[in-house]
Amino acid sequence: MKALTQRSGSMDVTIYEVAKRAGVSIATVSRALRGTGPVAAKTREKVLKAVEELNFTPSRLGVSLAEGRHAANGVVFPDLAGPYYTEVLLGYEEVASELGRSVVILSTKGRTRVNDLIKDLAGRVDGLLVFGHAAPDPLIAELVRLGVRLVVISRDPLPGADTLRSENTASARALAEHLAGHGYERFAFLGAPLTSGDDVDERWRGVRSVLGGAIEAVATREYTVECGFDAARALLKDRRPEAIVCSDDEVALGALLAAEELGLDVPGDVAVTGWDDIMAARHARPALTTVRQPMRELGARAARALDELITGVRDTPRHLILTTELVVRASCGPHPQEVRT
Amino acid sequence: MKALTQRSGSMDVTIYEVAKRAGVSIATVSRALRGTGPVAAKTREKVLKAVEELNFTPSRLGVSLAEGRHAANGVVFPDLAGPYYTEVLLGYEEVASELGRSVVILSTKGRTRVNDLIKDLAGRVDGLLVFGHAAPDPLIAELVRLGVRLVVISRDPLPGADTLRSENTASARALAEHLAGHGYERFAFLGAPLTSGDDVDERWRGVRSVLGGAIEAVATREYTVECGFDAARALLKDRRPEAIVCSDDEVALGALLAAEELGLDVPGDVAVTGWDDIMAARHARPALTTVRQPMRELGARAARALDELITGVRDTPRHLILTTELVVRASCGPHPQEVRT
DNA sequence: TTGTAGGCGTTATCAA
DNA sequence: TTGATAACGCCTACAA
Repeated sequence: MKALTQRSGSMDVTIYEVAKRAGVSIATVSRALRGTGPVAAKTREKVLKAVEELNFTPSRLGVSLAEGRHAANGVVFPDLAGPYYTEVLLGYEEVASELGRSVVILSTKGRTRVNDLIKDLAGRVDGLLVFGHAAPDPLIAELVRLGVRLVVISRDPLPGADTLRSENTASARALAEHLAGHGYERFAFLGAPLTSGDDVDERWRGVRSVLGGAIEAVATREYTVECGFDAARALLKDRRPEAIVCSDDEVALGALLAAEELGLDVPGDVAVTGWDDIMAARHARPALTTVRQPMRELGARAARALDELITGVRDTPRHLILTTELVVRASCGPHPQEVRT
Repeated sequence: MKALTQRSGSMDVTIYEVAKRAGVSIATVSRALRGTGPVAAKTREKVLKAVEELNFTPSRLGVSLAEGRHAANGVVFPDLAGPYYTEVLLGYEEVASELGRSVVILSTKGRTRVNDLIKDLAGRVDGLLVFGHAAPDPLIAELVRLGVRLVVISRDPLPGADTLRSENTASARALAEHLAGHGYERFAFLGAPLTSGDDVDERWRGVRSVLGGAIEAVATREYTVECGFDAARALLKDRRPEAIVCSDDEVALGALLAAEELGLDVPGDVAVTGWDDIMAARHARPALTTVRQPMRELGARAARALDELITGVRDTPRHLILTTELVVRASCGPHPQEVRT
């Protein structure tokens, strides 16, 4: 039974009314509208006229049910806060829309029954883009088992799904070597990995592989400005490293604030670096040395990969890694031979 | 006909298979699952067991078609870039999810056939949240006429839809008076309104009502860092106002960059203010004086308002205005008697 | 307490 | 070139 208080959007007129008005059958209306079969020119005219007069739009629900597809994708992320997820989502939405798919979003942070939410989402789309942290591994495995088309972003490859990430290890080494070139000898990695196998974990491993025992891991509760601030303040009060390598730009911004509060000069008293190259990184003072990752492209690629999986153009999972770029700015110290952005 | 290459997510098993396995009718399965009618304890057990074994999840499409509702809302924004839309969206999604509604997003910037995209979206949701700039007025009117539940954000009231915005005029006056208190006499408003009746327009009017002829309007192509930078550079080269009031924080960040490039000190040579209080505003140097608007709450309220419209709890449009807060930081000049954030 | 059957709005097959 | 009609997957009034 249809609840009249909850009509589905603008749709009230059905294909039957159009058919009646045009004096044809619903099959003919459907054909005329989709161009999916022969329709006499004259008949088509009548149909289009009726459609126009009644302001008919085929019900998405009806179409989807009949076609067996939603023409929609889902995106699952931990939190939309912060520029990283936004940028990726933006790149994703643009391509998805171009491919004729709507984008349904779901944020999991602070939610109870995350698994149910994600499964529900899976039921209303043709495929899912999941950010590494947003869904627990067992759930991912279950989704794979259920045959959900899946692209997972920012984590190490897993069976049955596409994965997609930016390069981390090599960039982390490059960053570490750059800092070592400044002559620093006592480092801290602020925002120690909270999960193994994710982006931050790779960054940490890369940095450590170069700096070895000279760098210590300092955890933050989350990768946010606030948490970065708290942890950095405690760290700087207790033992001041010469350089703080942060898990990402937001944590680094927190570190800058902490240094300021303690009256420390960056990079004079302590160098700070970030990761991602978000907008605020360029505007911070000192501007943040960071590693730029192609966030929008990450999203765009994810959309295309998911499309391939859904349309069946490809059925073997693929694991892609996009390249990044070291962006040297003021926060890591004077370094005349490098180009500044 | 169902296209097997495009199964809808994880759903393959139907209520019929569950019914057969449990040895009952589909009606009983439905009742047992939704608790919508009497079911013997023993029967329920059998059903739940079958559901478990088959890993059954009711098809969203089937449910929606039968219920006559999508259990989803749409959000239309010009562009997800920049923190403003993100924050609002975040607040919106949280509440929508709490209310059991999915969120389908649509970005219109740079898209052709925007009207078609929006209408299509309207067809797959129970109601729409639209940001002021994202949809042309005639389309809004048409949606209202079609009976689409609508909440429009950041624009002046219009008939047939809820509108929701932050307070602009009074805050703009307060900001203008604050700046006048600094003793400045030659002002520019960077990011002149591109549309009438939107947030920026209100800000401009508010500021001008205090400063009168002392402030000139300077247009930017868009409200972005890049455009703010370009316009500010031209402005500062040509005739240097004592204070630049910007349409929003991003434009203001661009102005800061322009001043830096020209070797001008902010606020020594020129004062700069923004609007919104995005994250980067606090981290910029000098930190931006701005007007904070409750972006997340804006989204949260929009979600509740739309829910009321959809469920029919309320059917007369309502127009809400949320309060804002002047945030004085360093970029407007030394001002000892104010509290800094 | 349970089952039958009609309806939700399309698409597409098949016969005319 | 067109029209009946069977899916698609679920919900629920009504009868049993």
